[in-house]
Amino acid sequence: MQDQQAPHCDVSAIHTDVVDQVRDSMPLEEELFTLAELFKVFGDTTRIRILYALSQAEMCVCDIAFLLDMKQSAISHQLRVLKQAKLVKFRKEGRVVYYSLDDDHIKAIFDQGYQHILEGK
Amino acid sequence: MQDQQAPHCDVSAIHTDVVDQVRDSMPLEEELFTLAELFKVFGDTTRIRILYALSQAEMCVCDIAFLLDMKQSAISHQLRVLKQAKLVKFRKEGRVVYYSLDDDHIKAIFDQGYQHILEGK
DNA sequence: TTTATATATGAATAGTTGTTCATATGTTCA
DNA sequence: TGAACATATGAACAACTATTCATATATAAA
Repeated sequence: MQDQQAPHCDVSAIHTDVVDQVRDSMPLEEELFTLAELFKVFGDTTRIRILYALSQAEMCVCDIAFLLDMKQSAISHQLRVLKQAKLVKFRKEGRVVYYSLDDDHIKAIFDQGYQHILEGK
Repeated sequence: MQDQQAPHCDVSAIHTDVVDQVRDSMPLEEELFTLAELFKVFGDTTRIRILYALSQAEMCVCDIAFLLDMKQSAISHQLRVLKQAKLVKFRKEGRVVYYSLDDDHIKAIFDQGYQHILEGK
């Protein structure tokens, strides 16, 4: 496919030892992909606001839409993303659906990032 | 702009008390925006792999490109994003630029997410 | 100074994503 | 049963993003 020892940057590394060492410690490709997907879900203003809200109280779709001053359908679409990522769970009571965080770890991830923000970085 | 007490979901909340309580505890809009921006940077496979690599060793652009089997320009572009987010710092040695994580907290954020992944969620 | 090379960057492009609108689904109440 | 309503969802669209290619910049070596 390509040369192994060509002198150009695009083809071979400068510090082979460092590259080899890091390569050996790399998590599985699939794990890093999943991890990126997880952070991607946190990486949207609407979803992070929903996650914070649900960390404070169980809420129905309608309440979330009102709180964030957004359309109900927009909230529903984002709740679906959060549901697929297993970040939220829900229970139905009549026609009202109540959402909450799936587990405590989700708040921990939020807090870890929030702490970083507060440090003024 | 709109009614305050209309019976429709899109216009008013169902549980006013819960909404009010959550609203009072909400972080500043700007903080949540910045937090989402932070997670967004973590939310890309290329960037998360770069961040992990740099958590293991200081590396130059060329080495990172080789390690991840990607074009040098793609790595440079992503390093710029990481630089702007203040997640990485760099030092120049001749024409070689060595990148490393800006502080330990960045690895902590990575780990918090990684732990969540490993728990099979 | 010329050549080689490590990195940075602008433009172009393809792929992705978030919101809205319209509407469907399912539940409650009259 | 029919009307009201909470939620879900598909299609459309605008905005954003990651990569590539071409090229610029800067440093080092010849």
